[in-house]
Amino acid sequence: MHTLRKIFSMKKMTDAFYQREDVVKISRELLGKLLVTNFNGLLTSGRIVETEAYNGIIDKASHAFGGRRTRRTEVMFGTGGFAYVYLCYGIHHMFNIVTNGHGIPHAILIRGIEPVEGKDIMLERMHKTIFNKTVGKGPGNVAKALGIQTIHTGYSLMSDELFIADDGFIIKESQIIASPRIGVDYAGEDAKLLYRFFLKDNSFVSRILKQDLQD
DNA sequence: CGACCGATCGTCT
DNA sequence: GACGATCGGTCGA
Repeated sequence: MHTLRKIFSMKKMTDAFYQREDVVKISRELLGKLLVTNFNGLLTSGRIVETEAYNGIIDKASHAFGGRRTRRTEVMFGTGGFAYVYLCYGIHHMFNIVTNGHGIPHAILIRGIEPVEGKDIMLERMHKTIFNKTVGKGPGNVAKALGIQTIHTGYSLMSDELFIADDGFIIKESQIIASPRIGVDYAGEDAKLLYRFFLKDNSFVSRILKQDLQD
């Protein structure tokens, strides 16, 4: 089958990639990689253009701050390389990648993808007929376009249904902008940390503030 | 443009 | 019972 052959040829990120300890560094490295889903034979993928790092128990913006452990956040305390998906405002499914080793609840929120494969499928999922810049822009739309839902929390990123791949696309350091994270004002000083990364001049990046573009 | 607002529900207190 | 790591639409300048 054409789809399976395609998936088989893709170079998946390994466990070792996810299980490293520097979540901020991994967030930066994810830019330019392909986020791929293949649910029920529907292949969709997008190039990651915006990420945010959540630095575990010492990060006030993280759901795991203070070692807070609940049924929802439990997956973050497991080994890196799995999906953490939660529902936001009762509507939006937020897709995160768990990183670091067992017991250290690091996570990376994918906030923007530039659609690559299966744009027609994405349009159907978003109930749209015409492709535009909102398909893949913002964390809620990333999950929607790729068909990711809370039921996928705990999925291994080594699977053939949900994974990240390196297709050799090169990102230059000069294309990467670091900024404070979005929507985490409640985190006090931690809201100022430059834990958000995105590609300069990419239209699938959400909420670009003028201050983010300064040096 | 920016500010504001309603939608909608699983999760935790 | 309150609320959120959001989104898209509307309204006024």
